[in-house]
Amino acid sequence: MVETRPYHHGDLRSALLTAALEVLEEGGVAALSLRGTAARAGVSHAAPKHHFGNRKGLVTAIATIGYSRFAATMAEECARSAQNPLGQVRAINRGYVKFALQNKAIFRLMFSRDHYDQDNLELAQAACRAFTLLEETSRSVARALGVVEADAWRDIANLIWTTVHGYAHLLIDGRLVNRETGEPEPIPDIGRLLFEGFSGTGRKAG
Amino acid sequence: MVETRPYHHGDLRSALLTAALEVLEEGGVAALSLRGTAARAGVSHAAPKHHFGNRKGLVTAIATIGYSRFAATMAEECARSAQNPLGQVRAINRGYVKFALQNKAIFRLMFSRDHYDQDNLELAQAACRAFTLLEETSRSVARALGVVEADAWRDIANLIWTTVHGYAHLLIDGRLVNRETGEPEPIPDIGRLLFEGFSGTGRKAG
DNA sequence: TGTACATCAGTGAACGCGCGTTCACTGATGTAC
DNA sequence: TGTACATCAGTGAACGCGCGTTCACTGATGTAC
Repeated sequence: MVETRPYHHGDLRSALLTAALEVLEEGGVAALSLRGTAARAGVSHAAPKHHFGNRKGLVTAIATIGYSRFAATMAEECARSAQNPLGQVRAINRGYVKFALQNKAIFRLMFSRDHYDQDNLELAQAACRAFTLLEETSRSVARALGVVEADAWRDIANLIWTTVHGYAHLLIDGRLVNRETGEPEPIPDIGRLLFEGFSGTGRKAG
Repeated sequence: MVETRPYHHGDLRSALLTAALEVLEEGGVAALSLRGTAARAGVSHAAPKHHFGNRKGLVTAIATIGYSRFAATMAEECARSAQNPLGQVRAINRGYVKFALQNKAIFRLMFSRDHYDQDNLELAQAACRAFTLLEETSRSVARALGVVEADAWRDIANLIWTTVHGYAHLLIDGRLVNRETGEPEPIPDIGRLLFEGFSGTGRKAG
C-alpha cells in the first residue's frame, strides 16, 4: 500500500509562497525563480504558472507578504510601547529595523521596485498600511512639538523614515558595526533629537 | 583595403569596464554578465576572463570604480562649499545624493556586498577614502558642538550617514516624491537639526 | 641589427546548466439537469 | 441519485535562450642574447 500524494495539492499557492520565501532568504532575489520555487515545494516546474502567471507575479506576491508583515511588526511594537509621540517614534524604529534584520532579502526586495509590479492593488494596500503608521506618528510628533504649518509633519516623516531606513539598510549590509566591539551601532534616536536637540542626548558637555 | 582592428585591443580592461557600467545602468546587476560586457565592448566573450577572472572579479572592479567616483563627488562638493562644519555636512549630503542619483545601479551595487569581493584591497581603499570624508566632517561637527566624549563623533557620523543613505536609497527607488507636486522631497537638513534643533528649522511656531 | 623564444591577450568552438515559457495531456472537482 | 460535461490544477516533455567556464588555438609583443 503506497502512500500516494493526491493529484491536487489543495493549497499550492501558500506552499509555493512559503517555498519562495525560503529560496529568497537563502539566495537573494537572483536565486528566486519559478522553477526553483516549484522544486522546493515538490511540485512540477510548470505548476506556479497557474498561480502567479510569471516570475514577476511571484515576486509581486512575495513583496505583498513582505509589506503585510512589515506593517504588522511595526504595529506590534507600537502597541506595546508608551503611547506618546516619542515612544511611538522609537517603536516604529524598532519595528522597522527588527523586520529588516529578520527578513533581509525580502526587505531588500520590497525596496527594489523594478523587481515587482508596483501597480498591483493588494501590494499597494499592504504598503499603504505600513506607511500610514509612520504618517500618523509623524503627525502626533508635529502636534507635540507645537508645529503650526499643516504639512510640517511631512518633514518629520521624511526625517524619521530616511534615518531608520538608512540605518536598517546599512545594518543588513554589514555596515555600522563597531570595529572594536563587533557590536552594531545603536539606532539613532531621532525622536529624542527632535524633542530635545542634540544637547539633550547626554553626549554634550554640561 | 579593409580597415582591420588589431588583434590586441590595447586598453581592453578600461573598455570592458566602460561597457560593464553601461550594461549595469541599463539593466541593473542582474543584467551584468561577462558575456554581455564582452559583446558590448565588441570583443569575444572569453576575453574578459583574462582581466577579471570571473564574474565576481568584474563586479568587484565595478564597485571599486563606484567608490572612487563616490568619494570624488563628495570631495568636490566639500571643496566648493563653506568651510565650516554645517557647510561641510550639507556638502557631504549633496555629494552623496548626487552620486546616487546619477549612478543608481552602481550605488545599489556598492551597498549589496554579497555581489562582490569585499576583501579586495583596492576596493577597500576606495571605500575608505569615501567614508573618511564623512568621519572628518563628523569630528569637526562634534568639536563645533562642544562635545567632550572622545567617541561622540561616531554618533554624529552614524546619524548623518543613516539619514543621507536612507534618503538617497529611498529616492532612487522612486519614494519621497511629493504626490501633489511630483517633486522629490528635499534632503533632510540633519546638519541644521544638529546645530539648531528642530525649532531652528523655521517650521516651529513662534 | 637580427633571431629565437617566452609570454601575453584575444579567439571561437564546445560543454553543461538553469531558466521562462509553451503545449498537449490527465486527474480531480464541481455543477447543471 | 445519477450522469454528462465544463472547468480547474498539476504534469512532463520540449523549445530556445543566455550564462560561466574550459580549451586548444593564434596573433602580437617584448626580451635575451
